[in-house]
Amino acid sequence: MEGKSSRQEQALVRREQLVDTALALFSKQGYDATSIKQIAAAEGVAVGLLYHYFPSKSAVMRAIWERHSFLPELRALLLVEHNETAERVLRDVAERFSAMLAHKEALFRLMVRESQSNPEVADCLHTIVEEGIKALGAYLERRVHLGELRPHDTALTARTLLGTVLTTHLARLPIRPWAELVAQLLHGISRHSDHVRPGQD
Amino acid sequence: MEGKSSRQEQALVRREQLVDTALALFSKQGYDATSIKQIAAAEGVAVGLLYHYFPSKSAVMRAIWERHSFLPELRALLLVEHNETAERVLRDVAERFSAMLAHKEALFRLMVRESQSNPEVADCLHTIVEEGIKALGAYLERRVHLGELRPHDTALTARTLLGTVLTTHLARLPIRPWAELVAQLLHGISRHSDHVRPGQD
Amino acid sequence: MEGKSSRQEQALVRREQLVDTALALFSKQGYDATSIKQIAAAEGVAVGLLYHYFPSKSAVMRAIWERHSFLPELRALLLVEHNETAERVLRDVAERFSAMLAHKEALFRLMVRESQSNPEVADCLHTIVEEGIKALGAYLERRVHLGELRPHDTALTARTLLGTVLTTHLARLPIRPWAELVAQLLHGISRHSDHVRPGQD
Amino acid sequence: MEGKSSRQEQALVRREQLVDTALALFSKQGYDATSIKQIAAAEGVAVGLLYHYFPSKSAVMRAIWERHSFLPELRALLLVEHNETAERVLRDVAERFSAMLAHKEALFRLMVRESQSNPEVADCLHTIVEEGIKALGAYLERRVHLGELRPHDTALTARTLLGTVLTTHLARLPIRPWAELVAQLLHGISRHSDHVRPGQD
DNA sequence: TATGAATGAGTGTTCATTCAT
DNA sequence: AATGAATGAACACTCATTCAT
Repeated sequence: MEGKSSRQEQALVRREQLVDTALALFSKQGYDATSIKQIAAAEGVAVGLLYHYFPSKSAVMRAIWERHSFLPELRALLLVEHNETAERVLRDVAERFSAMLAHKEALFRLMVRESQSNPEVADCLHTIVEEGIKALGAYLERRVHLGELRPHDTALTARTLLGTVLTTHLARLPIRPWAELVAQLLHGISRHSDHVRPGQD
Repeated sequence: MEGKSSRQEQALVRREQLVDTALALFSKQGYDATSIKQIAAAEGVAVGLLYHYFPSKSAVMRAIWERHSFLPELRALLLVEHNETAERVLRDVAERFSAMLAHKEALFRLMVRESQSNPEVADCLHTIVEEGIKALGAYLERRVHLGELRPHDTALTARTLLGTVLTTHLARLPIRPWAELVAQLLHGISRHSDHVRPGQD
Repeated sequence: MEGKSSRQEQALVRREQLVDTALALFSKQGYDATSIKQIAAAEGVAVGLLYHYFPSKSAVMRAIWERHSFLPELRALLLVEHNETAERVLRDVAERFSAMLAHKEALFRLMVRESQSNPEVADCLHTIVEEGIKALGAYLERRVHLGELRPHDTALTARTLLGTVLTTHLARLPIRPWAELVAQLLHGISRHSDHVRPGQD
Repeated sequence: MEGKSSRQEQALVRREQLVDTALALFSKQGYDATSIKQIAAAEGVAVGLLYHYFPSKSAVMRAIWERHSFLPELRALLLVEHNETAERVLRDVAERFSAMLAHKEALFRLMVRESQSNPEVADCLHTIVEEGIKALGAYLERRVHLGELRPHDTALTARTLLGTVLTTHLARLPIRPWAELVAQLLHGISRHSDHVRPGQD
């Protein structure tokens, strides 16, 4: 089981350390404002070594996306039990999504930042968002069929839940317990919320 | 008697054109990735002329903020009539906020982008968000006292409305009619939304 | 006697002021490190106006030399009464040369500085020095013929006197009463020195 | 066993060559009028390499001072044998000082030039001059106590000797045998001067 | 694996100079 | 006489990248 020599292991470890160091710097200063020299210095190695592990600066960026992709984590997070109540599922998703954003803050900020100019990153972010909305929307659709929820624009609800959590982290607003958000989404804030809503058929 | 010679006027016009050109480029490529040379070339003037109007590259950025500040527009947008119904006011705010983001997309993207590394911009964005939440929250509070809305976390509702609109624009999702979002927020999506909601007192 | 219109007069005055301002700045910072913009700003006028009075930056430098030439002053200073005693003449020359250096310090420093790289200035300085040595040497030669001084290398004595005063100003050493220097020099070249000096015939 | 790889050695050699090249150019044209590009071209290397060895242009200047300091050489030159006669010591000092100025002409001219605007360099030059005067003055003082010389302003004599040599080099005057200067100075300060000098007590 | 010397195009910025007003 | 908008080459300095060791 020890399959790897310590040389190989060490090399892999170093590569991962370089990726992490680069992520931290890119996230704080931006990709353009971070130099290869800075990354090497932060890691305590010579500039040339970076080019031993990565063919270029943009390859370091790509390695970041590969190593720290949002998608698997997000997918796992959205694999909800369709038999659980909406309240529980929505609260769970909100809290886990929030926790993920907090945990991967550097990556998240880097993505938001670079997606404005890098189309590849923009696509990646777009996919993530759409997939999240689709998965959560599909679950909500099922709860509608089961009669727990009214017929409604489920994609919009998913967008509202995920978007609110995301905006909160992006703007560094205080993180409140997400149960309250879920409650508002489920039951509304109108005093007479039971009657037929106008503008919806 | 109009006080300005055509020479002075022309200079002011050129200054404003430079600011706009810089905004467009900064927004598309980012501040760091945009060179002074590019801005000058896009405007069809020599590099040195930029330094005749602005003492440095960062001063161009500052001129952008001064010329295109979000705040006044946002404040005007939040000066709502407190006697109007919540449905109408929320829909109005959502639509006008959405229109503003569409109209000032370049500036908005630049702010989001640079706020990640420029603390000054981050502060500015933070102020805008908090002010928006506060103003909209105050209105909602009043509707609660008037009995139109249930007692609830009004700041959270404001955050949800504005955050959802913002995320939609940020992620370039299709812009739906915002009335549906307002309806969901007001009345919820639960079939039995009339009874007392658990977890809220 | 009013021969000049006030416009012409004013223009001449402004020209002279510009030359003086330039001299002050060149002397303090050096010719290369001083910009046209700085000179204009120090005078409170627009850059273009400098080019109304002078065709180029180097022309400003030339105007300085023309306006503030050392030579006439130095020549006047060396027009000594050959019948006066050496002690009196040498003391007079030393004190007046020292006073001149103090009075025209800015010009003097500029000359020393620029003579290192500008051959024209170097020539000018060279001429001044040689002329000074020649004139003072001629006077000393006469005092030798009159029997007041021993036969000696009068050019060397002149060089010593002028060089010592010059070095003192250049190095910003304290200015002592120059009589003492003259006394020291004098009694080494006086006929009535104690005995025949070795190494001189 | 010699500790240094040829790579390291070569790097050190290159650094020193760059310093020397910079000294030659600075001395001829002045610090401000010499560009980094010129230095690199004169050495036949790329511009960037200069910044591999020095963090800035001014650091190149500092490296020049460190590598070619006058002080040690001047101090060695002033470590005279107090038992030797004044004639011999003064002649020795004058000749060795003159030789030093000839040998380090580039550095000497650079110092004089830049001391006019760079206070750090001015201080350095001032220290050198004062130290020289003090050391030579102390020696003369001793010869006074031994009765070889009359009581006199020894600092002034030192200033005269060093200043005359210095001025000669600065003004590119012909270098004469310094014995003659010493002879002139000496017989003005010898005890066996013919009579009490007026103006000194 | 790891170094750092070396490159040259690029950056933001300053400059002397011109010229329409 | 006086302004300041406009130019474009030059400046000090940084960068991603290469490669001999």
